[in-house]
Amino acid sequence: MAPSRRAPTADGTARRRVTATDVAREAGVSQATVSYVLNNTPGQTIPAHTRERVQDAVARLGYAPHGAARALRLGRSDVVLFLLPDWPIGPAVVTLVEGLTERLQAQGLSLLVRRAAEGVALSGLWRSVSPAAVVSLDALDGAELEAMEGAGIPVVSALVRPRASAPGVLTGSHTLIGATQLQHLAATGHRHIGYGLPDDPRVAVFRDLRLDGVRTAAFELGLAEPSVRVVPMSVGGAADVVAAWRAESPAVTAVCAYNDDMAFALLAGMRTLGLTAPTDLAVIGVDDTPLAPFAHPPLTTVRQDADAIMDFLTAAVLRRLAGGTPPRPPRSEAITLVVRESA
Amino acid sequence: MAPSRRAPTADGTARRRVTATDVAREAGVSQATVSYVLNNTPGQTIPAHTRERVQDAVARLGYAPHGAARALRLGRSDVVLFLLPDWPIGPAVVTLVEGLTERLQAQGLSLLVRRAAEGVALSGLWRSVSPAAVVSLDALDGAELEAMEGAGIPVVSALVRPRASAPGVLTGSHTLIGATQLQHLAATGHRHIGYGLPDDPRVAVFRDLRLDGVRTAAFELGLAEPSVRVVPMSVGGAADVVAAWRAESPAVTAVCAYNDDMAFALLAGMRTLGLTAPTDLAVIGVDDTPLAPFAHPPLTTVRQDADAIMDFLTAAVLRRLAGGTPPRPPRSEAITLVVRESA
DNA sequence: TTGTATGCGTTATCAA
DNA sequence: TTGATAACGCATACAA
Repeated sequence: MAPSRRAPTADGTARRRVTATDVAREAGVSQATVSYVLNNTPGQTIPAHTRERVQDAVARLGYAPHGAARALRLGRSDVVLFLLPDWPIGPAVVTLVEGLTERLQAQGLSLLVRRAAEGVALSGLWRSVSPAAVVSLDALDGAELEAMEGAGIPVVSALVRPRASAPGVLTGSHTLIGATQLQHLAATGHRHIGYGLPDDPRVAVFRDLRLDGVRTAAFELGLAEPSVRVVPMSVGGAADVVAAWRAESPAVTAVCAYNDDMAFALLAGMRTLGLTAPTDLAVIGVDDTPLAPFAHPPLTTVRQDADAIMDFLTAAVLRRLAGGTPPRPPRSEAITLVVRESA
Repeated sequence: MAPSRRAPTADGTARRRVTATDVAREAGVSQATVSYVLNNTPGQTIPAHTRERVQDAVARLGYAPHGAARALRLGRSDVVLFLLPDWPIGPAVVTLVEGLTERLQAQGLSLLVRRAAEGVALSGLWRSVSPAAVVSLDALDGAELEAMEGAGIPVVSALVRPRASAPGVLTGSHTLIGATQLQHLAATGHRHIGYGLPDDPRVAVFRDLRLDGVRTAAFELGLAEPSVRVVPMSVGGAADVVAAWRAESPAVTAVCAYNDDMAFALLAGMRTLGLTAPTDLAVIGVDDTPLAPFAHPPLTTVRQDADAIMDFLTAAVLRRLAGGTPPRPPRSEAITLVVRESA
């Protein structure tokens, strides 16, 4: 009955943790040797015989290194922290998490995702997790970023804000997204175009960026300034906005929705008005949600190639970890227009 | 030029970490005192004067405790590990993550999410993170679970499999979901009912559980065995299945979709056939996706109350952390029928 | 009331 | 080739 600091479990047992010292004793070697074997320490030649004995003992005892101790000693863990902002999390972000998890896992790194809680900053977290690197979807506070880099933690940002074009920062192509939307509508003959603004203040960055792209493209094509309206995420609310657009003179004949979800709302609102896309009003979304092909009519949308982003992010993390400089972000981040029937 | 182990940052700087000892020196007290102040150590009375000096120094130096060192000393971190299985992650899981993050944050705990990569087990992770607790969406390997509990780490499972009704395990109400779907269809006069099976093998557990609920309910109501078909997630594929259901004799007049996404596919398939719900074929989903109200026609579906689940999970974690036994799971986990127009 | 000293489990330096 | 041993940064039992 070995005494223990740990809280007893439900069934009353309370095992002590298996340490490298236990393994050493079991294998009849010193604890240092265990470490050498387990880490393949360069410059240390271990005879096959010893190596085997150690590995047997490890297996027998079910030993696994203590991450905290390792992190304390090494100054970093094998965790990559993925900081998710306050925003609503859509399928695109989920895909990103899935892809990054797999890619980093292949490199022996564990992606741990932390979502920012409403309003609260994640500032302290990195100090307590000692991650090998941090990937952030949002812009980080300048001082915070400096502190992290100062502590030797590479920060890679998949960012979106136009200003920050620092190395290791993927400046999003949201303006390009907006431009692509508008260009498609213009190419299909529309002259008076609306822009549907989201209600949620948390996505203000994207909203502004995308709208900016739309505006600029409209200007370049010699079109009128787009008619901007906030679109509520309800059938009735969306219908009202649609009606308002159509009542303008000249009437709006096509709208860029902030994203596919909004496009769905718009389409639903139109139906209650007896209207159909694209004849009465063309609608184009952003994201290419899995549900987009099932919209009525099937949704025309703009997609951002997730693979390109994930590859860049992974490469950036790896390069920084190896002490190098981050790769250049992909030029235009593979924005593709997916033409279906709604526009 | 202080030497440092750390990799130099991009700009060549390489600061040493600020430790509690640094704070102590700055404040002119001992490191122990710093610790006392920062942790409000019970049984230690610190005069306001000293306390202030320490806190000033902390602020001035920007000190934050080193998580790894803390975890090593305490045996546990303030991280709660949320293990996400291999399955496709939908809006429901996202909501769960958001809710748990906030609730735990309010208790000073950080929820870190780890998605299982394709096929690879997450077995080792807990050993290296030293979490205060683990929340798992999936069933854990028995040995693994025992090891974690043995190490004093409470494991709370939001489970779904019927067998495991152990304490701290939330046995899902998937059969109830299926039953609710069928009961609604029966109540609206349908006698010959279809069940749409998902293609993805990863969701087999839910699939079987929900189908089981449908079957049982059908039996209890004296209806014929439901006609089960795999529904591909494409307009054409879904259309084929719809046609097949209608070609049966007696024809299927209503279907339970595995989830809302599938319901969208089915609805889209029907449209290509010139069919509309619920007249030609009633369709009911599961999840109440944000997009469900925007379906054509608006989707009737079954919703699982996320709040109840999150509350239970949070309570379970906290109770176990306090050394107590987990609360009893909510009896029926608040399944609600959301009637719109598709069924 | 505060300070000293110890150990948590590792890795890495050095001597054997 | 291997084995003592010293940090890593913190919390706490104990001494002052």
